[in-house]
Amino acid sequence: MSIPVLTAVAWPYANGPRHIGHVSGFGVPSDVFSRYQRMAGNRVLMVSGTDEHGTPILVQADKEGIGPRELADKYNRVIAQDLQGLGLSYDLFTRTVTTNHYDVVQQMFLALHRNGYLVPRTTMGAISPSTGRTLPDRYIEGTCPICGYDAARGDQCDNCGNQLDPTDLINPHSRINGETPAFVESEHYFLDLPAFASALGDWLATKDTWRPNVLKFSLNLLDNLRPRAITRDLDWGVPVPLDGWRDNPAKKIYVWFDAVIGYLSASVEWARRSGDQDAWRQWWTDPAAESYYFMGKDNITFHSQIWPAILLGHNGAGSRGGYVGPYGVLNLPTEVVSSEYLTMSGAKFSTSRNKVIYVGDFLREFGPDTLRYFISVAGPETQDTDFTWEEFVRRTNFELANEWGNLVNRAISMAHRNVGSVPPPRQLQDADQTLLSLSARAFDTVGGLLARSRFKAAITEAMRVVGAANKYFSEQEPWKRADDPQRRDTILYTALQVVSDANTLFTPFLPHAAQRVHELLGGSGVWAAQPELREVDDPDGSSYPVLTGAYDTEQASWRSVPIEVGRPLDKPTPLFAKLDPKLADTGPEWSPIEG
RNA sequence: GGCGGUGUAGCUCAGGCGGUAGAGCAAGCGGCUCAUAAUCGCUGUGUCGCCGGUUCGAGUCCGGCCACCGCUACCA
Repeated sequence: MSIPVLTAVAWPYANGPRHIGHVSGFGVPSDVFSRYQRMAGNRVLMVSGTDEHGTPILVQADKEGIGPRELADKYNRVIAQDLQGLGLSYDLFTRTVTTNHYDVVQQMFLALHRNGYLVPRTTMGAISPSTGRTLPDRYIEGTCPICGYDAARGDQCDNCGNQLDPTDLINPHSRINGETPAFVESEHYFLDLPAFASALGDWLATKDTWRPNVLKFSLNLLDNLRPRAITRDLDWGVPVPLDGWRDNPAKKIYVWFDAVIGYLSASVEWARRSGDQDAWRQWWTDPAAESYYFMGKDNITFHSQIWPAILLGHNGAGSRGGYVGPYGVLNLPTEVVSSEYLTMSGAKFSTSRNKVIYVGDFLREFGPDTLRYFISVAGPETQDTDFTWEEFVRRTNFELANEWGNLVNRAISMAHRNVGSVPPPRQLQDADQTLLSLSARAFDTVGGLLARSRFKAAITEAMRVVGAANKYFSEQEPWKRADDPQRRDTILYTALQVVSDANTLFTPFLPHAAQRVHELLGGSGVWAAQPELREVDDPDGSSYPVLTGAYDTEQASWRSVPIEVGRPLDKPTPLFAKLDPKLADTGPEWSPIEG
């Protein structure tokens, strides 16, 4: 039974390169999940892109002395390359500055507006006098009127913890350029979230399989729903598609409203590029389709509240009713899969304090699968977890290289030297059958865990097969069977079959290594497909890179495949290089361990 | 302030529905030598943050407290 599975991956923000904490939240988990679903025979559509609007882009662009579009172009490319290097198998990784995205966002805005879920309001807000742009509260700094702390932010004082209004601050000034903000009245559109409270509650009530922390957090949000502004006084963003607003250079749609719509717009773009304009619909309007959204915990609000509200508004399914919008009745998320945070030596990653490990630096030195393994086995799945170089070295050297890499090596090199090919089995003994059935059963165990996004438990279960196989070697001692080649060959056959099974089990986690093991076992062709970076054109005349891939060409499927007796085996080379143990103490030179 | 999370062996962490605590690493001893000096077996340790409650019995449920982390909606 093949079902359509939408893997919706949070959109990395393009104001700089992404660090390994970012990809531990949205990246690796979503790819492991998607690869498993494809192997299990489901039709996967995995989409995302860079999120390129909003104030932080403008701030960074000013800092680098370039325009926002140039900045977005620059980091879109950097991020796309990093994600490709990690082997994240997007069907389409695009961006939010495309003509298509603008169009879909405006269609959604109009559908909600038509149904009465967008209401105009006049608010008092801070702007930068020199640029006319909205100045978010957090960019305003001043003296706290309560405790006198001189670096209080506009929304909260970090010293005394009190919530503030930026107008309360004594001597307020912009953190961006130091100027005094102006407080002016401005008209904005608000998303009428209270109109969706009942529908959101009904929807969440069915979600008893979500991670408990995510569900609880989401349910709590319902108690405090207020209309939320979805436009801004900015000159960078998607234009508001209404008369009197459309051509106003100072009013744009709020970046969060536009970013979450990216899941839909990227699906539409993918369909157009695939040659079938309507192909996206099977993941969005088929009630049997499932959709899984992957992100870090700071994103839960936008995926369990705002995005479902937008979908409901488009469907005319809030308390005001309304018409079904132009895209048809769109599915709400099946599950919001949120990760916690990866910390670095006990503290949050911080670009400003240089406490950061960028994906690009990491990949250049260590390659993708060691990071994928670490995040899968020790990542922040249900609680914050710590990245340390010591732990990374230990996981890589002892678990990946010694246990798994060495198992592959010892099995294949023994078969190579003694037989030169996959030997035929003779009479299987109990020990052989026990091991074979252990690895065969692991497909159900590991697959079940993967389907529920229990990645740590899943890879630990897969690792158990490796442990059992190493133990089998010690007990069966094939190297002592020179006098009984038939028994020796049966042991080697059994070991090779289990190596093949374990490799299949590891494929979603370690796709690059899996391809190599496939070849070491004498296989050819694509075992695990990788994303490719392709330059495409936009109707506006610009071009940009996208990630996409021919994942239907891969051979890996989620079952034990009998190995082919007689297939020639070459002398293997190690699967994983061991890291210098000194790294555990010092870190790499580009991310030294302090003290 | 509000909301959420975390606090379990030296370290990193597992422990749906309550029954006198588990895994890996690190340490010690032994086996094996096919394999990236890889691997296999054996050996310990814990007031399960603190206080109280419910129960025949509580890391596991309830109340309170402490510590740390995150979020708090114009920060994506």
